[in-house]
Amino acid sequence: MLISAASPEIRNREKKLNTDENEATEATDCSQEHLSGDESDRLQPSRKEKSLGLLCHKFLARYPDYPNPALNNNVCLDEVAGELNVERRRIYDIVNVLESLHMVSRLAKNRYTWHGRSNLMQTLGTLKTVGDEHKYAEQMQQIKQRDSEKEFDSDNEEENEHLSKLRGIETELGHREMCFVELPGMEFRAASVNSRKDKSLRVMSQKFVMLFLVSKPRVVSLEVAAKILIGEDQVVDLDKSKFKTKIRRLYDIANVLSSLALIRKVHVTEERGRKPAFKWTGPEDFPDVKRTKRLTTPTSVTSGILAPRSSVDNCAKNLFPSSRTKQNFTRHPSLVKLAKSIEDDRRKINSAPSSPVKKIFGDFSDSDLHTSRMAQLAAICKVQLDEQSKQSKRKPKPHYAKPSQKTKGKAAKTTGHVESTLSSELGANSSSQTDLSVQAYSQAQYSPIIPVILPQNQTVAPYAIYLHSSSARPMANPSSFAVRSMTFGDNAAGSPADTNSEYSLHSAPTGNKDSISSEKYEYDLSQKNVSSTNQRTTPDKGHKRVCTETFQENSFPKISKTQTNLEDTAEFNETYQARVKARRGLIASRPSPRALHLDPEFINTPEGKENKGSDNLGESVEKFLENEEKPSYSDSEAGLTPVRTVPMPAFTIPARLQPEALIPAGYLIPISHPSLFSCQRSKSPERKGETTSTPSHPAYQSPITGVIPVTSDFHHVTLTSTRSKIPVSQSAASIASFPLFSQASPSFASGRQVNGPSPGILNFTLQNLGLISPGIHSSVSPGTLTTPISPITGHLRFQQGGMIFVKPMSPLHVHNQIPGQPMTLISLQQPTVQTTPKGSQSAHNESFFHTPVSASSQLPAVVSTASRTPQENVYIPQRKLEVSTEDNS
DNA sequence: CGATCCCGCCAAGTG
DNA sequence: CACTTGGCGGGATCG
Repeated sequence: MLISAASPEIRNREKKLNTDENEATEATDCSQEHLSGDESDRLQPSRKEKSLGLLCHKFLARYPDYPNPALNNNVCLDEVAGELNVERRRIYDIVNVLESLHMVSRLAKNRYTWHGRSNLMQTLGTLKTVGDEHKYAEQMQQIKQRDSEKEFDSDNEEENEHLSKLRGIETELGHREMCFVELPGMEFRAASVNSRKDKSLRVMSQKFVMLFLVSKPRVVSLEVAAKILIGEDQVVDLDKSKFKTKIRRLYDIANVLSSLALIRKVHVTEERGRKPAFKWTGPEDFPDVKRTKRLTTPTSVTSGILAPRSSVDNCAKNLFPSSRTKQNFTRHPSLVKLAKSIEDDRRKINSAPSSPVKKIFGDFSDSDLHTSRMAQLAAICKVQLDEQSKQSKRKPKPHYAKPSQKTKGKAAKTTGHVESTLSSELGANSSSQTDLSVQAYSQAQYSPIIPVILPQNQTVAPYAIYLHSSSARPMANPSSFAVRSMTFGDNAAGSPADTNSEYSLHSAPTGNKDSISSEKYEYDLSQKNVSSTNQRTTPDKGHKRVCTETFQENSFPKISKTQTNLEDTAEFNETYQARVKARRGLIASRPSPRALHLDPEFINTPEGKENKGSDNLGESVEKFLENEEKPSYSDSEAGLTPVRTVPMPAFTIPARLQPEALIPAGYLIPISHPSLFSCQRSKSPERKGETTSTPSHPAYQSPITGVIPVTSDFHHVTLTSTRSKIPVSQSAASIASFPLFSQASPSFASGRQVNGPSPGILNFTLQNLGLISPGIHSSVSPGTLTTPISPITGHLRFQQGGMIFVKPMSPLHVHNQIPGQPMTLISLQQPTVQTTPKGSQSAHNESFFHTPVSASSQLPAVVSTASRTPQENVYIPQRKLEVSTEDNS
């Protein structure tokens, strides 16, 4: 249905994908849609069929979003190019962008390692931080202003001046140009293999993403982006040609990002006219690096020992090249040697057929470590649950109380989702979280809930290995680190922007409206997008939904928040999946130190925050989830999610965790997960999988069902109503789907509970995806869903493109675990699904809320509502930009 | 016609 | 030197 609605383009794409892609085994499910399309056309490969976006989709379809780290996720460029029938050059375009997001890392010459979205959250968090440091937000503003002001006059020069000024600012700050931002764990490749060259595409891509993360209305016009990017590179020449080229590249990047569902094309209408722009549709709740850092860093740094570094710090390492200051991460000459040696090491490692890392990782991963980790998580969860129950569901808000925790805000947004997730997972019992929690508690080990975690994160750990003793020398200049940390800390604490935003989010519903009015950007109401956005607005009563469409350029954080929520919602699906996966992984395989709480950060955290015990736990959990599994959607979870909720009273955390180590060489090598090793040993027999696996099935069932990814395009579906009215939670569909796995489940149970993903989860995932694996036919067929949602239900939502991609999900565990059954998990990407987050529903959380919200039609209504809001202030928009989705055409 | 952006030349890097 | 990367911009397509 949806497809039909979709533009022909989309249809074609779908067809293409289905036909072309081998992996798309599942395509069958989607086939329904195909009908509309004619395959005959294929002959003439229209330009679109060769588009980078499509190619990227194909590429992505080949790999799971959350690969099992234990497996070898090697990507051979030649193979890929061959299989996809494209020139190598094109693959590079894709890989470079993916690499910038740390979705892949280069191993050696023709080889890359696939990480999928495992590190995505972390990467985004880091990029955000870096973006803040570079004051991209301001730069963007300035450019916009300038443009508006001087449009008429001499543009170029003005712009140049502006840029130069901006740069000056940056310079003052001490950092300027930044190089490729690395993540802990993935650092090596950049330096060694690619020597210094990392240039444009990769860096440009990161910067581009940063712009989104930094801007309030998460909309970035190509023009602005190009200007900023150019500005940084070369001050002066704003050549036309250069600009043009930059734009070309941005399109390339945008196509890839779009395929990742992180971005979506829209149009921003200003006075002058419509400008192409892109709107962020990715996660909003990525972990805030700064915070983490702050907590841990100081101490560690001081100590001089490799202190655990926040991912942020680590990431930052390469950021500021050098233009001048060597401070911070810049490489000092003295360090160069070290760096070299490190690189050499890396090379060796890379070159080696089997990188030690992997092996190590693999070894550990499957074994006990995970278990222990899981146990820890469980404990944490329990604690949280307890607290929650105590405090009762009233509200998560308490979290916010703490200013320091930035995450909260995010969490808050997300929370709804999380909760819903949990509830769903929990199962039918959704009735009360408390109950669940209690149960869990009583069981001591865990309730089924936990199962959801996926293994992926482990990847990170392995990397840690890289630090060789040799490489891991004492930091040459601790001072530099210290400085760095300080900086971050300041930012974290002081950055008004962040704070404000957070606050705004929580506190001020009122503000939203204002912001809206003020917003320069407006979505076209006509556009469905807008509507979708609006709808998504948080269910919370407290906050009214503001019209999302209007974006403000800067000033109003609240707005952003609102949007964020909405957007988040959209992303929700992805996130959701990711979480699920992540959880599964945790439970199953990955022992993350943090989970164990070994991680110093965690430890610290609780102490510092003690006050809020529960909250702390939540945070820790969140962090744990986030950090470990990059995709942290968890944020919200703070207490909400049952999973987390289940707190374990006293979990002792082994002290062993090791913090990440920094390498002086100019590269910080974060050893974020080193603890793993140590932790491994600690296997906590306690919870082993049994718990996990079995009981809960029922619980699992539901989860997502309710959530149906709706394509942004199709917003019209009225989810809103759904969410409130319909208890989606247990939509029939979900149930139906459930059975599929149930079969499998036994095996899981018997096998290592740990590793095996719970069937429920799987179902859940599938459902989310809207696809059921081929092998397993999903009961989930659209028809099944009786709920009003049905339209959506079709849920095969495809992203904008309307394409459905089936991906193999981390097969590892599954395969391994259940030999008898060759199961392949397939995940579909649902880029843009929008769901309504409902933190408010907390009461019901258990039930489910994932309602996808979308409804273009509703928009208008929503908008009006927003406007009405009492609080609203009327702003006179200085500028108005309308953002419209192009899709609608 | 402007927005997109594919194609592939060819230089820089690497082994 | 051959091969891998990937900057870059002409110019074809799309809308």
